[in-house]
Order: sequence, then structure tokens, then C-alpha cells
Amino acid sequence: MPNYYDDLDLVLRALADPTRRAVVERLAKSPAVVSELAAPFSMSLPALMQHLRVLESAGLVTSHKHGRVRTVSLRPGALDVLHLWLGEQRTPAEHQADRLGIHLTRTIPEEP
Amino acid sequence: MPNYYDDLDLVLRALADPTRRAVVERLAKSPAVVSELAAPFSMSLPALMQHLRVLESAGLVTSHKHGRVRTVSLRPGALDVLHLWLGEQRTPAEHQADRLGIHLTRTIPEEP
DNA sequence: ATAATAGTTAGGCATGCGCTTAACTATTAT
DNA sequence: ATAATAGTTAAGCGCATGCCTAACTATTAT
Repeated sequence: MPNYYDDLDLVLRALADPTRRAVVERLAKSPAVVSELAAPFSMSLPALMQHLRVLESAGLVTSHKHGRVRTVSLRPGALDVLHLWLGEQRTPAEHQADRLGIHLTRTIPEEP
Repeated sequence: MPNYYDDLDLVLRALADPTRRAVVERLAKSPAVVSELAAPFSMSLPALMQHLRVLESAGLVTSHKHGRVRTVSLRPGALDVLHLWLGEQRTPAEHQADRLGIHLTRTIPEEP
């Protein structure tokens, strides 16, 4: 029985890889077939399949096989956990800015 | 000169670890000193230092040393890249739901 | 029936990652 | 001056991750 933190962990781990992120981005447009997803990458099919498995067991993606072709889709709301967590990690300064309707300007201080 | 994708990659990689996430969560409350950050974990100080270094080079965290004590803070807006990316990965269905003000109900279909 | 297509399984390899211990530096307290 | 505190550096170890090739299954096309 996976909880909030486990879900988040799976999602974040899944998204930590550029290939998998690219797949998610592709699927955000529309569902796609495995070979279609593999095409843009210079990587073997099995390698991409592994990425798909990671995405699927993170709950980011669903897939269904019709005949010999598997169609993969982005799971609506799959990224909600992340969105939720993100909302909680705002600094006090940002919360205050929210209340005031201010958009913070950030400067990245260089180490001296 | 790091671009959007590199930033995102660093941020997501950094957040893919539970320890680092816990540190971020702690720092969202208020800045803290290294030993203070290390305390909750059953892990050597050097191990935690490495995590801090990852967080820092992902731009999630800043730190300054006064005397022998280093204070670490969450960088305001550091999570913006992620928030931004997240916004782009909404499915067409979700976009439509947004327009209609509908909150989608999700069911996770089990594989037969 | 044969061949081509779409995906899958298995095994192996290199590299990265999270962690440890040991030894060291720099600052502050006694 | 000595000792305690706060953090740092370096080296090494084991396991996870991302990738590959080779061989295989199942479906569709000829």
C-alpha cells in the first residue's frame, strides 16, 4: 500500500532521467505507440522499453496492447503528487509574496 | 552557460533522493546550520555534506559560512523551473478540464 | 505457409551514486 | 595553550542504473 512519499519518490526518480522526461513530453501531446516513442532516440528498443517500464510503475503512464502494438498514454493527474509537493516547498518569503501579489526577483549571488 | 533543460535536469536529479527532499522540506521552514540539518538522519556527516553539495550545485540551496558554522537556506524561486515544466506537461484532457473548471476523477486501471 | 513487423526477455557490462571510515583544517571555548 | 566543536577532504566499497546484444514470442502481411 504505497503512500504519498513513496509515490512522490517513484515519480521524481522516473523524471530524473532526460530520456524519460522526453517521453513524458511527447505523450503530453498525445498517446503514442512504442516504436513511435523510440524513434527519436539513438538507443536500442529494449533500452527504451526499460524507461517505459519505469514510467509505468511510477504511475506516470499507462499502456494497452492491441494485437502486437502497444499504445502508451500519459496518465492524467499523474503529476499531481509532484505539483502538490511543490506547493508545500515554498519559502516563507514566497508565501508572503503570494499574499502581497509580488513577483520576486531573484539574483544568484556568486561565491566571493 | 546552463540552459533550461540542464537546470531542470539538475533540479530533478537532486530531488530524486529522499534525503535531499527531506533537507529541502526542512529548509522550506527556515534556514539551518549543517549539523542541524544532519541531526535527523542516521548517516555520517560527510554523507550529508555530499547531499548538500548536490542541492547547492542544482541551485536549490545557498550557504554561507560565518566562522566555523555554515548556514544553508532554500533559494527562493529555485523550484520555479520545475513548476514551469510541470505546467507544460498537462494532457490535452487536463487543459480542457481547466477550461471547464472540472476536477478530473482518476481511476487506476489494473492490468488484467 | 513464409516472411516481416512489434515488442519482449535475458544476460552482461560500465558507470554513477550513496554511503562509510579515517584523517585533516579552522574556529571557538576553557 | 589545550581541547572541543563544526565542517571538510580523500579514498574506497557495493549496489543500482542505463545501456547493449542476442535470442525469442506473437501478430499481421504476402
